[in-house]
Amino acid sequence: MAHDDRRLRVLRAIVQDYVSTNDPVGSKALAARYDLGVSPATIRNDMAVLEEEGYITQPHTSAGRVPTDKGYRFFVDRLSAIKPLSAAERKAIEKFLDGAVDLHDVLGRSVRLLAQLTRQVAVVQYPTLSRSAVRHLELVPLSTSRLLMVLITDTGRVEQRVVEVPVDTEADTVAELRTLLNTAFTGAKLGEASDKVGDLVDSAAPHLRPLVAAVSATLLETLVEPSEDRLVIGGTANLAQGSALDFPGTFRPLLEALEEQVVVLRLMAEVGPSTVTVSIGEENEHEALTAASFVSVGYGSGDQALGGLGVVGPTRMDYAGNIAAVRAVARYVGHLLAES
Amino acid sequence: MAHDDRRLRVLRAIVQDYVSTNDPVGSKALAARYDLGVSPATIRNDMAVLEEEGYITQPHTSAGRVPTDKGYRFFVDRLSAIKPLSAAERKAIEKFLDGAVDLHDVLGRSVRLLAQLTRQVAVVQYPTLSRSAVRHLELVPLSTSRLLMVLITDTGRVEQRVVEVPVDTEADTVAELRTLLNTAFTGAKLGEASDKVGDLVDSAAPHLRPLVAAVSATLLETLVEPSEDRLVIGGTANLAQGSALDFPGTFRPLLEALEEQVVVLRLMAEVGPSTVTVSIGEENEHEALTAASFVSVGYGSGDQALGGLGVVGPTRMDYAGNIAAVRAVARYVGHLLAES
DNA sequence: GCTGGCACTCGGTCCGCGCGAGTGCCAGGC
DNA sequence: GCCTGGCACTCGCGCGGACCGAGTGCCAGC
Repeated sequence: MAHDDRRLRVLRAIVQDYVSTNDPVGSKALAARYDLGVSPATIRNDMAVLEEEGYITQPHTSAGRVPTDKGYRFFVDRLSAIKPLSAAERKAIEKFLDGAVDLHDVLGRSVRLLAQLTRQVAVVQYPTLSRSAVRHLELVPLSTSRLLMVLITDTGRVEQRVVEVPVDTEADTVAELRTLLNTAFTGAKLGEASDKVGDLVDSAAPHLRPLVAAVSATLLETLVEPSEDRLVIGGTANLAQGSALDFPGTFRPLLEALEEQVVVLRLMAEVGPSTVTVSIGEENEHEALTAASFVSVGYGSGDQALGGLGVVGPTRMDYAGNIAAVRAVARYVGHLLAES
Repeated sequence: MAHDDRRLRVLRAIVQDYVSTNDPVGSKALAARYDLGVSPATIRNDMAVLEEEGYITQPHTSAGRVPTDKGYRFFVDRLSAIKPLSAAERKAIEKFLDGAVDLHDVLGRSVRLLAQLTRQVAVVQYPTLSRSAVRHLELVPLSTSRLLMVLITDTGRVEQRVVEVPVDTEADTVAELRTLLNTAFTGAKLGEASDKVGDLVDSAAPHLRPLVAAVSATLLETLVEPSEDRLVIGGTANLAQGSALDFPGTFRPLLEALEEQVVVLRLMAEVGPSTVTVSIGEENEHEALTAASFVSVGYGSGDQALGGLGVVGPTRMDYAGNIAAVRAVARYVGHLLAES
């Protein structure tokens, strides 16, 4: 019906207006600013229906309407066209990310870029170790009974661990061990490394066995440790602006949750590449995020995302713009990682 | 004179009271809470003098007094005994930092620990590259014309760079190169590496020269890049509590300055090991920090600090406690790095 | 089914006032 | 000479009431 169609347009207008002005929006302002073709009175009727259906709400009796989480959800689901970034923005992305010198640098720049583009808090996850492949495994003797194991992945991550080896070890043995391990692991996905370990130990020369076992054990530990997934956060200053209005009380819990990382990592765990996920307000399980929205996407060229990135902000955010920015940055990061 | 002595005690009491209550402190409260042995009227006279000398000020006519930056400075300079941490706190530090698995982990834990102990924003600097020594230099061929150089330092930092080599290179040559570079650089301070490069190139076998030059150049670049010094920040949530009173307007600029890192790094550049530096309010050059104080110290066992760490908070902070915490954590971090 | 009109609601803001904490000063006492 | 108690004064803060205006819901008319 033309009826329903107009109501959708009203909802959309309410969201847009509220997002840009941060004031509850009334029927009159709506009629004036958006070309809805009907009078304020009609809009009021539509708004009454929208409110009954739970898409909008009034902060108090004599105020305008504000979208609910459900309203934002509806709005986001009907976002027909993602507005593409402007040429200037594309240029900015390129300029910002080119010249990055290593993984740390790429992700650091990405997070700053994303924070700047969206004016929200940006989060970028390091490529998940278990989905990365071994590029090289280096062993540096620290003493006769301790080795430094350095793992270098094809995504550019470098992890180091000290391995206590059960027997005294000489330089030649270390070299043998290094060759053996690299032959076995180079090119292999870390997620599948555990399968190889058993055979590798069995087939190794006897004098190497305990060493292979020790190093392999450390390698596998690395994959389950909390440091497996790391996070870079930036633009937290963006929380401290209009936010007194956006977040109830202070935004302290939100900052705490972000620093905690676990919460965000859990959200990230679900993202797939190329499909942007939007999680709105109460949809977030963690309490500190119930007033926030999270826009995220995976990056990486394959079918499985290497990691995720996204932005966190008030539910009252520019979803279209943020989705576009997040997607663009993810694509670019994916390219950069594939190159190196 | 007994006169001056009492005034000092009055100032000290004002600082302590204001720090703990966050209310301008009046003569009566002072007389009641601190055993100064004189009546409020006398204290009023002392306060008038202290105000004239610029150590304290009144927010408005009929309010109590608040310490000025100068007052805090005086207070800090006369901090006779740094109160040692409680046994429980020492235990907590140990428990928190032990079990750290690599440098990233050590610093991440330190920053969380420091933020928790002081309830301020904590910053920890990665060990400066140029003051670290080479533990190992690894080269991984990416293609015949590109090498991945991985630098591992004795402080646990790992840096990686892609080196474009001028000539096609085979595995044997890379091995030769690796041996050569490690023989030359292992154990050397990176700050002194540039001295060695010239000789090294000259003395190398002809077919290795361009390679040595290329890798060395990249190595030296690593030392001047902005990534030379890195920073971990934590506890920003601590800004968002009583802080509406502590920072004029919002603390947005402060958060921005912290994320910018440069400002903090400049402050850190001056710290020496074992001497805690306190920078109060207007003493900080950067505008965003003029309402904040910065307590910092270098860590590292030698005479030159490997890096710095500290806390940032409102000028109204517990200087004695924060100095103690910062010092204790720095000492512990120093030990941990020396061990590995 | 849309529109203009109208009465009503209610949060935000402004104003005026009283309270009380805190001060400076002064005269008197150890 | 320095400390003390007393006293008059100042001024920010909090409270309550009144006003204002944006916005609503409803209704009669087109």
